[in-house]
Amino acid sequence: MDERKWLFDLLNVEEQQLSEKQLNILQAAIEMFAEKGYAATSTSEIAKRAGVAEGTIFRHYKTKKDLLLAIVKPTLFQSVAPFLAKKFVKDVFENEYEHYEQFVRAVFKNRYEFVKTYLPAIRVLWQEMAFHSDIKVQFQTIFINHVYDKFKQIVEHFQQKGELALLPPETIIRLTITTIAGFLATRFLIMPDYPWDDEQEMERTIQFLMNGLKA
Amino acid sequence: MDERKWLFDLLNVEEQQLSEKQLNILQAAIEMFAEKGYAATSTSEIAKRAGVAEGTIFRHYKTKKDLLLAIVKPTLFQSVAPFLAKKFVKDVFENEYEHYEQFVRAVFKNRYEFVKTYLPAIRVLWQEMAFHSDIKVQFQTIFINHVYDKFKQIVEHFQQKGELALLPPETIIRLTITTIAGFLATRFLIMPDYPWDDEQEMERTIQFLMNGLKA
Amino acid sequence: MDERKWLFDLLNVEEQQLSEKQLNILQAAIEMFAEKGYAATSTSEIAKRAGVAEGTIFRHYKTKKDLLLAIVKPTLFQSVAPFLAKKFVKDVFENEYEHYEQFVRAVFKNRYEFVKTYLPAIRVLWQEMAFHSDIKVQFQTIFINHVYDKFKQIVEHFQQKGELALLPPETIIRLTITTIAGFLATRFLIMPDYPWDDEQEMERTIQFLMNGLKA
Amino acid sequence: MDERKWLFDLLNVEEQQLSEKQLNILQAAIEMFAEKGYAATSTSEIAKRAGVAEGTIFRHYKTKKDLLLAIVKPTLFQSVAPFLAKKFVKDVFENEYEHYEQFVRAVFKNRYEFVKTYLPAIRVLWQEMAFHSDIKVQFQTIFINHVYDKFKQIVEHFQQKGELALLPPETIIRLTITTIAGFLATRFLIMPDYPWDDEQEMERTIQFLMNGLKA
DNA sequence: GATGAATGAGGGTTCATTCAT
DNA sequence: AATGAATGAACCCTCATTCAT
Repeated sequence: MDERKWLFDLLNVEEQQLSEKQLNILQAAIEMFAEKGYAATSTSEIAKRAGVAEGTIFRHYKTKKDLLLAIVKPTLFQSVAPFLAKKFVKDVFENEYEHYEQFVRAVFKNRYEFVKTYLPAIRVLWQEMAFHSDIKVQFQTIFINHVYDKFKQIVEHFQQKGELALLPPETIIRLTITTIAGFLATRFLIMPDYPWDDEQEMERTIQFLMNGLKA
Repeated sequence: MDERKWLFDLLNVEEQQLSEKQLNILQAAIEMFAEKGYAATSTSEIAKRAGVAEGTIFRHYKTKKDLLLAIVKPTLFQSVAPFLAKKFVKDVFENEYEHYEQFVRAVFKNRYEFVKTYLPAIRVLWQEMAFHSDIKVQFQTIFINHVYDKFKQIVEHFQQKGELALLPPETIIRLTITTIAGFLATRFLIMPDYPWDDEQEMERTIQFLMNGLKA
Repeated sequence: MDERKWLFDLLNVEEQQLSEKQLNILQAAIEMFAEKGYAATSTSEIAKRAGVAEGTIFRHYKTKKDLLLAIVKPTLFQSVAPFLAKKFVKDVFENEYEHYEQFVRAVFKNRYEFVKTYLPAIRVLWQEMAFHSDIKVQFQTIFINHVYDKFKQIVEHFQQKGELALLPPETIIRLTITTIAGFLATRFLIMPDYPWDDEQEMERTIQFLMNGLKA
Repeated sequence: MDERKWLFDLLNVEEQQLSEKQLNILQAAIEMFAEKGYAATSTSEIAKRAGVAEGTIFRHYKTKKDLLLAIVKPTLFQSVAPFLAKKFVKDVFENEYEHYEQFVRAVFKNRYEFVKTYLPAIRVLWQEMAFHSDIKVQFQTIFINHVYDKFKQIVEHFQQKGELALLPPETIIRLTITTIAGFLATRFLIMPDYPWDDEQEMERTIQFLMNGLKA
């Protein structure tokens, strides 16, 4: 139960009123979807791994797709969570972060922990986004509405302070995100078995990013 | 037929002796695997789109998995093609590329064309790599044997010339690749509909990379 | 509740001690069995329409089949009710009905009201009789024991009075019943939407029947 | 094969190009649908009785409902076949049938043979018509377009000749059909085990009908 | 008495693969 | 070489029924 804290957090269990069996189902589904993919995982396998009858899955999730969405939606939400906090931008402007680097550090560290904690669910989200256009659309909508605009304000703020190169904000956002995501993808998906020194490699990545973007 | 030049190139048709029907099958499979994923695509759908009988697929490819590999292997091969040329490193050392930037420019442009040309096949490779460990292993093997070593020599060469920061070569390689790949992924997979000015954005990306990595 | 008088009558509620929920269940079951058939109706649908929990049905009726029988048996019983009254034959002989026509009129009118009132339950009975041999056997048993014998006495009575053709009583019974049932089936099942003038059409049907059967 | 002549006729095999396996499937389906009803019959049972794999059914009939329609449509067609012949009405008017009785005799005999031959398929049609409104609609459409109008002409023809009572033609049609159908239903569905003398009972039925309808 | 979560057998249907033609 | 009918295992999902609450 304790080891399942991540699941509780991801799904916001207190609000959602999830039964033990439902948690078993979700955990089993996340693991198997991450490993084999949604389409290649059968509901009977999920039931077996979750220790419930196959019918039980369908009592809680009308269809297999619903089960996928029950995983993907909270993950999508958590993926952009830092940007959803109301005071997020205000924090930046009111000198919570004096420099873009501090902001980047905070985001990087936060997303590093996020990926480390929820890796399987994140794999499911990214893998299935390629195949289910409804998920892709949701992701894009959320990104544009809740992340992009705020990120842009922040970038322009630091450009005015003369800290960042006068590239189009879109470009700076893209380079920032792909640099961070590039590390996380390499670290957790592509070469998880490499003997990483996370602290140091993140430090180098940040240095690279700041040098690359400086005015 | 003319429009299928990319398929010919990808598969190296002259060597392989592929019949018209085989090409139809491969093209249909690439398109459908890219869109819906391998597991969610049925052989009968492929047959229908290729305009052949269901049995014909299995005359050429013993199993559905074999058909996937017939797509994935050449794509994997082409993915690292520039590094497979024997004289590749020699070219760098013998002043084909006087600066790391020139090398990066060449690689970037080349891979940009590659992705643009073979996008569906590349999507299949990357999507399915997550689900088929045999493909992932092959990819890693080829990368380590044919790309990483040569890349490392090149990086060290330019570090000795004082052009590049004295970071571990692995880190420089990673940052170089994820910066290029980050652009290509954003450009072709995540936001293909955004009104990109490719030339300019690639230029900015290179400037960013070189600033980030300079000594 | 008032509108449900028919259900009360059909089921003989006073004797049976049926709770509100049981009545809801029976009504829902009758309606759905009539519309979609017993086999195509699920107990969960019945529960939903009846406004009770799925388990509640099985507290009152051990199996789905038992629920069907709880509908079919009273309907079967009411179907032949007039003939079950002890003094039924005596009424005929003691000049309650001076002519066969009067008897037929009484039966016709009575069965017309019966079908009109209990149509859904009657549909269930007839539709399911085709699939459940136990129901069919019960019907035949009741018909032979309680209807056929009495009907025969009556027919022979009027044959002796010279009112009816000297056909075998079975034949007269059959023609009488199929003529009446033919009207009711056309009227209520096959063409319920036709603009019927019931009075007139029943009058014509009786004239036809009496002409056809007269000595 | 020889014993299956009825199936060939019903389905118009020569035109339809039905394989041996398809015939097995259709025969098995007709028998089981007639006995247990469409909804209560599983495709696996049909496959077993037909001696084919379950998948084979779905190769020929996309859904179970399609299989039902493949049975119901030809049966519906054959049900009204006599009335579909182009020269049918002409035959009546040009003294093929001098009296309504001759016409009735011809129809009766013809339909008697029809029911006797195709009984199971007819049971399927009538039983399922109650549950599938699409089938009911088709039946009504065909009846109105191809049977009712012609029947009405014939009835009016004999009314003008003074042979038939001056009832509304609809009523005469209804009484004619329910009298014939009443016999056939009693004979083949309700009491098939009774020791019928078909010739004689049909003769009595016709006498009854003609007496009932005469002017 | 009433509930509704849980069950697992069985439902209709799809699938990759085989093989006679 | 190519076909497409045939297969039966496996798919997702529904069902009647049970039972702890």
